[in-house]
Amino acid sequence: MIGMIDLNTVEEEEEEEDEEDANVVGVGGGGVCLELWHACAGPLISLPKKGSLIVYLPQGHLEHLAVPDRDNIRLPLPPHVLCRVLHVKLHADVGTDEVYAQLSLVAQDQEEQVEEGGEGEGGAEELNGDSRPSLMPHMFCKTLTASDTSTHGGFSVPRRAAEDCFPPLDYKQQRPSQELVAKDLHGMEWRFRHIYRGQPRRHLLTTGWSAFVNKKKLVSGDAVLFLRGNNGDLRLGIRRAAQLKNSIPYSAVCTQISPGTLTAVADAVATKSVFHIFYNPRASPSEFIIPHWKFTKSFSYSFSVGMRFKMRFESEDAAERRYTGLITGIGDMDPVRWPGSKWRCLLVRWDDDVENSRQNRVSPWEIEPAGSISGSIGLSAPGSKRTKICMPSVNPDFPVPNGSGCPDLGESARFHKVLQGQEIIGYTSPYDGMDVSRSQVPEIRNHHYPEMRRCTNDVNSDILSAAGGGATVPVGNSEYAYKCTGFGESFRFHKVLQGQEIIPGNSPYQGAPIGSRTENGGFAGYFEGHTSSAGRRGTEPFQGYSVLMPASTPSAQVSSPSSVLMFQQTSQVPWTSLVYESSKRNKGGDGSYYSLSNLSMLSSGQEASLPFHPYYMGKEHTEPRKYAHECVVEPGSKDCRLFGFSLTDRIPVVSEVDETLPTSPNITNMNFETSFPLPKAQMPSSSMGPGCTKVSALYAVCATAPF
Amino acid sequence: MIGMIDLNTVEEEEEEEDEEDANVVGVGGGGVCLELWHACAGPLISLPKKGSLIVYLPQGHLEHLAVPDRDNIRLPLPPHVLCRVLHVKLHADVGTDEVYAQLSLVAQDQEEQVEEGGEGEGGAEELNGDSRPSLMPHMFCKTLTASDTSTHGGFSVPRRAAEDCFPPLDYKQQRPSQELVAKDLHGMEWRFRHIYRGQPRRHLLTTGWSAFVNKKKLVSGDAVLFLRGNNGDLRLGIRRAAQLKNSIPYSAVCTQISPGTLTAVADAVATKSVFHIFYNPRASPSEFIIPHWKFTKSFSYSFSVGMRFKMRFESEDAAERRYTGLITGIGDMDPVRWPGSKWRCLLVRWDDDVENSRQNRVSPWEIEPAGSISGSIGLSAPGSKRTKICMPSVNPDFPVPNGSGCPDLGESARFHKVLQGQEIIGYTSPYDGMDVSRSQVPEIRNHHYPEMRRCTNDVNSDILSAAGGGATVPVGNSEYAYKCTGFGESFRFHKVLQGQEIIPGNSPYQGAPIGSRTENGGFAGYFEGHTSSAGRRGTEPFQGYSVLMPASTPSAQVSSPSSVLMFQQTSQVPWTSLVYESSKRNKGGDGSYYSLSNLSMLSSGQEASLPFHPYYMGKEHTEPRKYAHECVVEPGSKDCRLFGFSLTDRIPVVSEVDETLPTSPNITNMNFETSFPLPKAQMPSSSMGPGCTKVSALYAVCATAPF
DNA sequence: TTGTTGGCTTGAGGCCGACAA
DNA sequence: TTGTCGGCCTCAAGCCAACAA
Repeated sequence: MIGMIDLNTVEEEEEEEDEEDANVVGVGGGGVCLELWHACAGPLISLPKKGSLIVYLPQGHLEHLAVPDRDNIRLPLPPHVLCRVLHVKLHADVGTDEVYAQLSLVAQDQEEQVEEGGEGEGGAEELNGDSRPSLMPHMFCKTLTASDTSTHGGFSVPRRAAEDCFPPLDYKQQRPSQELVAKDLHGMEWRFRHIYRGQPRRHLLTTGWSAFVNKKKLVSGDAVLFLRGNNGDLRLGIRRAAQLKNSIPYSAVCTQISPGTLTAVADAVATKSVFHIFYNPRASPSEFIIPHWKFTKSFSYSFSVGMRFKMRFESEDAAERRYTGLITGIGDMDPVRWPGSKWRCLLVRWDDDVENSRQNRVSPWEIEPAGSISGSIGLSAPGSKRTKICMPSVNPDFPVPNGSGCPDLGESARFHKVLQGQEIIGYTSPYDGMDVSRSQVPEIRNHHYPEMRRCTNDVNSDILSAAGGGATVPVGNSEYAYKCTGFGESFRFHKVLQGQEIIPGNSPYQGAPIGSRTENGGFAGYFEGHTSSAGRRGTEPFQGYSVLMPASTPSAQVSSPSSVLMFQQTSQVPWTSLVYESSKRNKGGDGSYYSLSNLSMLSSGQEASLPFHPYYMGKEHTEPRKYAHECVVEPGSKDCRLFGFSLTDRIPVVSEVDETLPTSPNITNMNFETSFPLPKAQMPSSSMGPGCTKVSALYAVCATAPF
Repeated sequence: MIGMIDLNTVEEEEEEEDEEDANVVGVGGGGVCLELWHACAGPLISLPKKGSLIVYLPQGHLEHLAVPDRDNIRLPLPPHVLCRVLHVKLHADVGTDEVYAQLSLVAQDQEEQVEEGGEGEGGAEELNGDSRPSLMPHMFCKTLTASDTSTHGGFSVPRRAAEDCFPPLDYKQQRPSQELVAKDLHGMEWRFRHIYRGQPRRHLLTTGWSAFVNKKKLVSGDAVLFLRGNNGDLRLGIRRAAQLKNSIPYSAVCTQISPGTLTAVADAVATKSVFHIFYNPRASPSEFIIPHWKFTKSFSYSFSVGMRFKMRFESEDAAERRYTGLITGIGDMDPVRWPGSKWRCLLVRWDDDVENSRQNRVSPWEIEPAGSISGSIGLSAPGSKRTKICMPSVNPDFPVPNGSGCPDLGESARFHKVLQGQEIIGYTSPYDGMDVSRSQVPEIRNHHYPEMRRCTNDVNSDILSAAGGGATVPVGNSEYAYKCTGFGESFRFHKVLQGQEIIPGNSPYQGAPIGSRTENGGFAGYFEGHTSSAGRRGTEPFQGYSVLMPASTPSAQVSSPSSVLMFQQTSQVPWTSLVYESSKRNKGGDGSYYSLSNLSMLSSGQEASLPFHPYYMGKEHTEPRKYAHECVVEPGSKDCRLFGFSLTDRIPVVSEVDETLPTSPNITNMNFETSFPLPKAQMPSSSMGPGCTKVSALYAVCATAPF
């Protein structure tokens, strides 16, 4: 877990008009679909954001590399290298489909950073804070069963998944079937016969499926995910249960065949030129690139021997655990080659490390003092009364210091993993005028940034102040404020226990209106409450948002072993909120807040008749939302509010800077219409727009109180 | 075509006792069999020798790399970097079996080089002149037919190939069959059912074959090669007709994903530290690493505008052609980034470049003045009366300046390609006491260098003086003398038109003596002349050499489309001769020659009844051997002489330094018994022994006069 | 609702000699 | 000598509903 938020340059190649810099060409060629990349990377994966500041630790990098005589390599590099992320390229291994990324970094002078980062930093970060819109209407992820992977048969498609993601079948036929065409990460097309048959009826992929399984070398336990773009295109990705053996993915190759990599890095750092780091988020346990704020924040703790700490951990099943331990020593790990390095400078003893499986050295930024505010929340410590507000991210890299009101969000990220089954990520329906980007900011779309939005001060402060009282970052407290910037997240699938996800939405297919599938007698009424909600939406003041507040009907099914859950509560769309204080040197000088948020919204198209309360919601959670979630909805509110900001109000526009912008300094002169003063921070010559950032969409996850 | 000779560190993993440094672990792990590597690389492939001096041209390397913004990269590197080859590692792509190599280089000061190279250089080179013994008893290479690759059937094994390489079958049975186990480059075992059936009978591989074809993704036109080690182990390799699409081999990856490579190189050059270059000899057309002698030699020509030149060329079918052209300009190709670079500094116009397919810029070392001695020989210019002597290599990197008597040998390398069919590489039979290494130098075998040999002054000068009068390198002419060193070749398969090769030898299998296979009435007498030859051998004075001089019976079959030829004339084993002058500062100070030679010998086990004269041997070639061949045999001589050196004499011993020697300076103190004074050259701290070198074996190719 | 299983069909895989180049 | 073909056999692939969880 590297815990960063991801926003990237990669565009869907077929859908993007302006492609100059947009497409990331994988090693094998062919653009990698951003959304698919993230879907495949999984909910835990994040990347540093383009333009953000990170600290690069060559010592950690070296540990990560499979260099021949690693332990004898001495590099003319400091242990901590402050860098700016110039570019993030997404790749997918041609052989294994494993996703990985290439980071282009350039070293920054610490002084520069202080100047720029101290004040301009926040601005620059925000300017770059682009969470990709990534309207991800329909997607599901299913872990393959033995039957799915056997040569004996095809792929059993969960009913809801088929209905959400696949074009509707003509159920009047005896055996409705159609051909599906889905593209994988490399743009390769796979064709499947989709048939609806059997007694009881079920959706199956038959012809073509085994070819896919064979070619991709899928085994039981791997997961496939289907993803339908807004234009109806099907995408197809895989998430392997484990790294494929006998096949060295490129990302691994990157770490193996370049013994000169670090030498090149040293040179590049010395000359302030660009260097490249390959990063396999799924495979790499070592966190040798960390957000700068995180690095500096770790200094705010005064770790001492004997101090107790806690640390989030990723277990093998990708579930997160939190471990505690005792600091038993502090000192350089390698005083000869890396004197003064903070890399794993803390010697620790774990409280419960029976198997001795964990490292006995950690880096300061990996841990927190055990006394830190953000106590365990969610399942592990459900008793906390603190209102959970957001750095609305799945990501644990947004810790907030004591009392700042910004909780650590690691918990929220994996919160839903306690559920068995796939995630369902509700979100707005593309019809009903939900597409805010198209309906509200036409002038910006001319810049090829169809989902670009603006934030206003008012709106942001509104959001912040309403976030349960804890979200307010004090004016002028730039230290913490900008910590929440720099790493963004375009969208994020929340992994539940079995790693299954469904992002439902209203089906755009005309032939199969949601809630009207009564064939076989099993579907009537399923969407009753929902359709009414959807029906309301058009007339309600929820411009651009579809809000579904299902009835809170607990159900035993929540704990069912089914690998796909159908409950609203598991629906979530990750989102990003960038809260920062404008630079004090900002000409605006008002020190007000800007917030860029992806607000997760519930999907329409959900069965309102299904139970609603999530498994993990004990009654102690039904009120001020102690569990971390993507957003905070005012309990009892009649409409879904985020941080108290009514979704019925006009949505603030967050400008989106597309990565397709040419990498030239004059981009900072681009004038997007904004309703708040832009910080005039110095921009590195990368493609970042001023005061604008991408957001995936404005989502709101309303998982609790009915209204 | 990089044209170097290859001798390497890699050992057969199962057969080598001392493995410490020996095994080259491919990226995917597992040692790569040296012999198999070379067999797969094909006859045209060569590599710089460990310990030798090369000139590295980063400009050319950059051209070769698929680096993002290659044309904007500026490197703090001189255009020509003198380097010593510290190590050569052989690799094979896990996915494609493509062979490639990793060179470990360290920059050398030019002054150092002058000092060391001027005198010690030659010595050091020789010391390191190790052509791997690589007794390659039985091997064949067959281009796959449509039938071979169809799912319908198995693999049709050429009869001779099966008899040479596979254990004999019990032909008394109705359908003799057995299971063959062969290991590929990665050590993976493949099992095949080998059956002898059909009417007429033929050898087939059935069960297991299609699995191999599928796994290796073989198609018609690719070639497979089987290779039987002396211990009877079967090895199995492939040579693809073209690079496998959709699959980026590591070597290509190496050139693609390491944009920092050259930066690392620059750093390493500056700090005199080791850097690594990946080199795919089959794929790389650019010659950015060239032998130092070749580089310096190019300065001996004074190229000028208007000058005519000739250049060897590799066409797509791997056949060599020689083109001529006119120098139309001289100047830096990139005066901004690479001022003074010799890389492609000559602007040329080709005489016959209709398709404009060739570069209009060449590097000086790629061409020769058209007036140079070594005129076109072989088919293209058969009229030359000059006696072809050797730098006995297949390799074109051993040109010899005008009048030195050392002809260019490129022609000889590809000479046999005019034949359609597989090569047959005759060589000594392991019985009949042919194994010189075992019979003659037991004291050296104690050092784990079973085939180590020594050369004496006498022998070498003998060889040289007898080489048709042109091979003698003047004493003291170190400039040219040491040019012939530094690049060695362990063994080399000569590609004929279809790239097929057979290296026959007497079968060691007891059950199936050659010449006695009369089953089905089709075999009796086939080996008549041959068995007698073989029978003679044991009593003849050819100690350690099996020499077969078949009758010179021209045959129409030579031009048959059969993909496997059975003629002695195509039999050749490449060999290496290292001729150098000992340093003038040598304490021995005698300025005498040392020569390390692999002498190709004809195989026994050939059908003497088959026609003998190769297709390309017109009568104008039947006498003083104008066509280049691996060696020169005195015409009409009763025994096979190389350069007039009688093979019946005691063979000089060339010390072999195994690569398994630890890379420590004190290796220079190892005292091998030698019969000539060792030059006390300074040795770089690489694993080279003094005055010793590896030789593959002592081969003699006697392709002409019967005796 | 969906995972697994047995029944059934189909066609690719694969072994064979015939035939011919 | 060996490439290709037709004949023939076998078995895995793959489609289906039944059944059960």
